[in-house]
Amino acid sequence: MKTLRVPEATVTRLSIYSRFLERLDRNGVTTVSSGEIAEGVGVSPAQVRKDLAYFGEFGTRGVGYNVKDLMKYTFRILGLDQTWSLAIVGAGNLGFALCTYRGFNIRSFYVAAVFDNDPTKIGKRIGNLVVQPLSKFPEVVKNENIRIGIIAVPISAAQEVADLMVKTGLEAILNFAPVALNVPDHVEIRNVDLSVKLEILTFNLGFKAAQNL
Amino acid sequence: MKTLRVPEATVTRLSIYSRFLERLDRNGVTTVSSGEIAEGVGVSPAQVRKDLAYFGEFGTRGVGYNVKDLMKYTFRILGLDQTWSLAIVGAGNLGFALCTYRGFNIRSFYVAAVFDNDPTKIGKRIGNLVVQPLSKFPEVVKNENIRIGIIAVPISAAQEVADLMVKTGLEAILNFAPVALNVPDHVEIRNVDLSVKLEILTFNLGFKAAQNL
DNA sequence: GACTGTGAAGCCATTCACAGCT
DNA sequence: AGCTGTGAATGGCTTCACAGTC
Repeated sequence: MKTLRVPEATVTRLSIYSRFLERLDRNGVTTVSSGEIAEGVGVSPAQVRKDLAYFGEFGTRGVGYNVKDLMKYTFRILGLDQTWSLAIVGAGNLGFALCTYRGFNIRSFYVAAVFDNDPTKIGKRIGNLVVQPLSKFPEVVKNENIRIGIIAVPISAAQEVADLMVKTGLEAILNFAPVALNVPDHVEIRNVDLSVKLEILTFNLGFKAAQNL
Repeated sequence: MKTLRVPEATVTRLSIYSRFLERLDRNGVTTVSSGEIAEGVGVSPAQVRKDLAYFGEFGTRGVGYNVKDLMKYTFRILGLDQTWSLAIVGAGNLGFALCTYRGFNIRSFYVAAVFDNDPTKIGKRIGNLVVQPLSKFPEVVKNENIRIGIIAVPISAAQEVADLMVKTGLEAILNFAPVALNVPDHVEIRNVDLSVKLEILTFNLGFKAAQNL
């Protein structure tokens, strides 16, 4: 088992495979081939095998993969065999949606706290959470053992929130504000930009039209 | 000007550049170099120049780029010099957040209608929209000139909604359900998976820990 | 016969480095 | 002197193709 650099694209697909495997498992499927996984998630069979090969040999030649086992392996690889407490900063519509997003809640993630600085939002209930003032952030992070923060504030406040997260000792940040944030190298950060993909679509619609001239 | 195949990564970055340029422009900056753009969005200067080179020569040697002009070019390239009407299907928390998401509304996108099949949601107001039954979908799409659909329903309903969108003649789909959807080649589709990036973070946190053994 | 695991080949994107302008 | 535009070099991801195994 070689544990060299794993391409981020591989990790992305692994996350997708794991969700597909969950579905197969729920449907009672016990064995699956790389071709079936490929078909189910829209990549090539060789890609599936290469991706898995970064982490070990999970299949049986001539047979395929055991769904339950492979699912467990992918979960362990992705760190989903434990529960991660999340802190969301920003209790606007996006923050609200994220708090109640089932995709986070069922798959090993647990929103432990929501914060905002807006007095009209502090104290508001979201599910079984109460929006807390940012001043409580360090305390809650410590008590709830939070290692990952989610930024769901407007651009203008994003860097400030990131700084607070770094200072408080968070190890990873998921940023929904459409700006590049500055954080030290030891903090993992990824951006989710809700309009980039939309603009890829409009680019392609325009491009297609141009090619039909 | 060569208009060969443009890598999707280039389009993604173009979208990010364009937002950065908007910000510079609002701050009154008139000229910018590839190095400054690179710094601002977190890529290399050569990357910025290469990306722009796919579409033409926009800069002045020895000087840099005119912010306003480059902003306009990137907008036109991305198809943002027109307004795109969007139809959102799914009026849960995510659909709600998307309806009111400013990132969509200000940058050339306009949510023209929201749909749901749940009788408890139909008729509900979201901003100045009213949730409509799916049966109205074809009619509204036609009347409002909608070309892009957004899927914000649970996995179980996603393919069905995609089929409806295809049948109704939509040209592009942004899918927030974490499944691979089947659509014909002439329909552009992209997925936004809110938990993939989170799982990249947990993967990396686990990986780092493993490397410190 | 079927399917995995993997070196090799192919391909695509990024980086380099410098010529060309201003 | 400074910065763009770009061919060439590099690096890395994906696909191919087949040996290995059940």
